[in-house]
Amino acid sequence: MTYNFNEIEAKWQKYWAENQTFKAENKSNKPKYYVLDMFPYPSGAGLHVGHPLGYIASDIYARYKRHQGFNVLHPQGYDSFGLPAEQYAIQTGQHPAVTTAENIKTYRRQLDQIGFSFDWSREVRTSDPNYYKWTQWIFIQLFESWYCKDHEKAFAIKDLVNVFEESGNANINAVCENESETFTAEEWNGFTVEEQQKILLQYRLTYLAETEVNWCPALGTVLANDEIVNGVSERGGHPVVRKKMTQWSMRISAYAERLLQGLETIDWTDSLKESQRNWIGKSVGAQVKFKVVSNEVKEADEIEVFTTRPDTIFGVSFMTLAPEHDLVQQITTPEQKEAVDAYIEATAKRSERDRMADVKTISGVFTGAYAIHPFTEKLIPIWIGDYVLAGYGTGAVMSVPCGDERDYAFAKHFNIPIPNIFEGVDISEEAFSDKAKTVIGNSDFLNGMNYKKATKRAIYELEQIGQGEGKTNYRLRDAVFSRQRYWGEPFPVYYVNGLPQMIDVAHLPIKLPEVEKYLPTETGEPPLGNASVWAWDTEKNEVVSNDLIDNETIHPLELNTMPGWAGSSFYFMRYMDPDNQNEIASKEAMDYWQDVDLYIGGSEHATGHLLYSRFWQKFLFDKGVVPKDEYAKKLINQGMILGESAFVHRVGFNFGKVVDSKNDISKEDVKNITYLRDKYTIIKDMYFSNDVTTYLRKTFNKPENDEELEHMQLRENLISHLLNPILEDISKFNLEGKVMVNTMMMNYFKTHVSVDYVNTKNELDWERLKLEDKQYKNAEFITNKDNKYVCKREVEKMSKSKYNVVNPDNIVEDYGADSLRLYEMFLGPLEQYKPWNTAGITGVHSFLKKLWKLYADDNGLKVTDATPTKDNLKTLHKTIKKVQEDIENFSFNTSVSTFMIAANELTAQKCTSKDILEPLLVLISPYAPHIAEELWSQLGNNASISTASFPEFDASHLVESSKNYPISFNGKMRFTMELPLDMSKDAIEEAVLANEKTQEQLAGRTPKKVIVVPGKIVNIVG
RNA sequence: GCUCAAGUGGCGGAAUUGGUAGACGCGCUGGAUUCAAAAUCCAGUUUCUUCGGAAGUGUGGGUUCGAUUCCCACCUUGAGUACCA
Repeated sequence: MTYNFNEIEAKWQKYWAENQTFKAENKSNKPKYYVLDMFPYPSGAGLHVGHPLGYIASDIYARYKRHQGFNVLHPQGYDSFGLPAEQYAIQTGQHPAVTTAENIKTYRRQLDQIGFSFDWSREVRTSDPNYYKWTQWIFIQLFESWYCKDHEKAFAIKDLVNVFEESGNANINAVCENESETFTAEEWNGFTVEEQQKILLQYRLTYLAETEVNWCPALGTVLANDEIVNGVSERGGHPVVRKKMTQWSMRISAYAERLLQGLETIDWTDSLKESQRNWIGKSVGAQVKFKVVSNEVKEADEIEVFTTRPDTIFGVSFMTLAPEHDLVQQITTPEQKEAVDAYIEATAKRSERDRMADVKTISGVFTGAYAIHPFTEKLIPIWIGDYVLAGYGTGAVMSVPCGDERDYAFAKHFNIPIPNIFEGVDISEEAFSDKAKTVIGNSDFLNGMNYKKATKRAIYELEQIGQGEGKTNYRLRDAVFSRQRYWGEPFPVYYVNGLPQMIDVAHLPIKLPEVEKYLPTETGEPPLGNASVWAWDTEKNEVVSNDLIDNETIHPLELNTMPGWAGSSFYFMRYMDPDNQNEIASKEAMDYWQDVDLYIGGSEHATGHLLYSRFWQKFLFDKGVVPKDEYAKKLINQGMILGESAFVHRVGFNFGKVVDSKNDISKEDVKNITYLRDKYTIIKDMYFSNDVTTYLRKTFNKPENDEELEHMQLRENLISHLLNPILEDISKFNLEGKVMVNTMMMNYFKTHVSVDYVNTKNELDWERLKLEDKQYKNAEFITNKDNKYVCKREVEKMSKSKYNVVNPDNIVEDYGADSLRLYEMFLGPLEQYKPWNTAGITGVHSFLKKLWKLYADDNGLKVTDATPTKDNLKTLHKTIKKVQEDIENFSFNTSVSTFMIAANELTAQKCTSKDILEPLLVLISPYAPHIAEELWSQLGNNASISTASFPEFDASHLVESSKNYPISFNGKMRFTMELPLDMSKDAIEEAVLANEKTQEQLAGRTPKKVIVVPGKIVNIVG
């Protein structure tokens, strides 16, 4: 009986599928546990060995929890809408649905062969209409909701309408586009329906807003900012125009505070929480109004600023507005108009990128206008400067140069006074921004106060005079939700007189229409503009041909689609009840499963998916749809597995003209020299083994031994091999004596070569490479003295373009899924980035073979009913303890070591006892389920090992009677001594001091102190 | 610049509350087995060493009987972020 892993693995994968071993029930008396992997996007390239890392970890945990008696939900599905499939469709004309289905098939095959315990009966795909029906449904719910700041909760828009009808909006404290706009009930009731709808859009949690995009008519597409250089397209140099487009946005900003607070309640990694906190960007301060004086404006005009340092208000010596600020045109004086306009034009020309990249250049211009300080009533000059961002706060700042670095630099640059309002601080060289050490001075009623006190008082005083109030700002912006793409969820929206209307949820899903082309239309409409059947019939309630649009009963449908994060923002809830036709999931299912207990995935989603999905969850919680307002209790980021790229080396020479040449150098010669230079700067078809390049790189002026002599001899041979064709060319062009070749300073080049041709000893199979890759058809490979071509290796991200992708299919075929699973875990801590090195897999593979041999040999099963020895039991229980701790700490790498130690010990003990070997299988089964199932059934068990319960740890087997004490001198261990554990402190000290080795170590000195920690250590000081 | 994470043999890494640094595996060296190779098994493998020992966890300090572990400063690498008032 040998360990035939291919056969065993196929057998058990079939068994699990046929018996639905891992199907989770929505009704159970067992406690629930929900283990979730981040949604994969099924790319055309399939899986590489880095992808399954997190899946293996979550699978181990899921299997462990089953052994612990939990009802485990461990689903999998596909985030199947997305850009790559669409790009592929544009190139090949193949429908994205077709290529996506193919890719999913590959993914599924690859996942299946690794032996995951997924409940595939719950699979979802975001591109499936039965799924995106609910994406559209949530969108409609958001549209029909507004956010009440008093209750910190979303409510139905119809409740808001009721309030408007009865008492206007005076008593409404809502998150709203235009908070200052007020109306009475009479006014509201007098508005036309259209006017009312426009107002309501300002309150809805998803809304339409005009956004500027870069449109390139020649390319027929929208371009991102980084695809435009100097106003023309990066590719082809076509003109780009700015175009306003109406886009859907999500009012995620309403949830900023709750998204921030919620982080305190969930066990996610600190770094991930930190990025979300930064992204939300809460700052607490005050909004302050400054009255403006200028010949051109009425006294009533005022500028609002946001500041986090109202305590420094007496230090204001100027104000700065963003160049785009609305008031700039109004307040600029005629004398300054020219300068201001020129500056605005100059900054407008600079792309967003330039402006961000160039932080150091200080620029700005005076508007000629002044503001009045709210307390001192002094005049404050108003400047504009592009260091102030239009989009943050109010787009204006009160500049306090003594307390803010940027204000300081600006003031210095333009010679604006820098009044000091800090006590005992020198600000002649730099601004002072240390809040903790702040003592305010020179500031009237704030004098002598610290930051906290002064801030409170300043806000109070501002409120008294009606020129300011405490205010909190968030950096988090509303999320644009429209994409000009084909392969995404269509919006359940049609337009009447340009105003969006929701399709009734009863008619969902609105299915993605067929189009001829996946590109935007010639008029710049999104790809759905190509659809001929894409209009909504409000009477028949169905999608009809565009020809029928009459804007009476038949209206055009929305042409944008939803972004990638739409479908992935609630999939974890849908898994609870994926076939439900009436709800996202039934109440019973949600009440049972509640939320995700463990979520594993990459950290690249920190501020995208993981923030948006929290937002949707909170919204759905407000609406009473889901039972929890955070959907994942614990989240672990798996680290990336890096690839070991392989490189081949080429060399080249530098040419020089001979300076003191007696020969004249003709124009023709120059041309020929240039030709030679191009040809030999990098010699194209000659590749050098990495160790051979050292002979070229290193020279010995005076070789001192045989080795160095040999080195120089080899070098000479190589150089002449390289030089021969060059010398031939030189004589062919009659350039002798006119040109010289530098053989000491050569050029070295390295190129990625596919790791498929490189073995674990870094040797390149160049013969096969020449045959299979036409790039190398005529290449010459210079090998080392063992006739091997050695490649250089470097650790990089695994990617197709670096030719370093390792496919799990080959690994599974050669070593089996259990070896792959164990090895991925064995590589190192789950969260850490680590390089993949296929060579090391032999270690875990031979462990599995060794494990097998504990149970069976050539004569069959060798497990007996022998009574376990003390040592057997000690090994088993030590292993139980360690593995259980490891799994609970997600330290899977150390469990693999523990299994190896256990197998080594039991082999040495010649253990055959079933009482030991049977529970050992349960311990290993989460990690290597196939071999565990096989041996489990060989031992006579009929049910799957996944139904077995985890072995109980019994500490009594680990009790020892003596301890091998380390004896340290001044903290350094010098020798060990075996002593009984029940020996008293004094007796230990006595025994140790009596030992002759102690006397040797002391060399006559008297110990100053002896530290005895019973059961741990003895340390002698002296 | 700021924030976060991490620095231990040739390599991946271990040391869970401060208590024998280098577990386990790869690689390497030697040996057994074999016609040979693969596979398997055994022994060794941090560095230096006068073979007694000594030094040693990025660097420099500190706390402690004792520090990879705690504190301070710095260096390096990786990730995220970017004029956020």
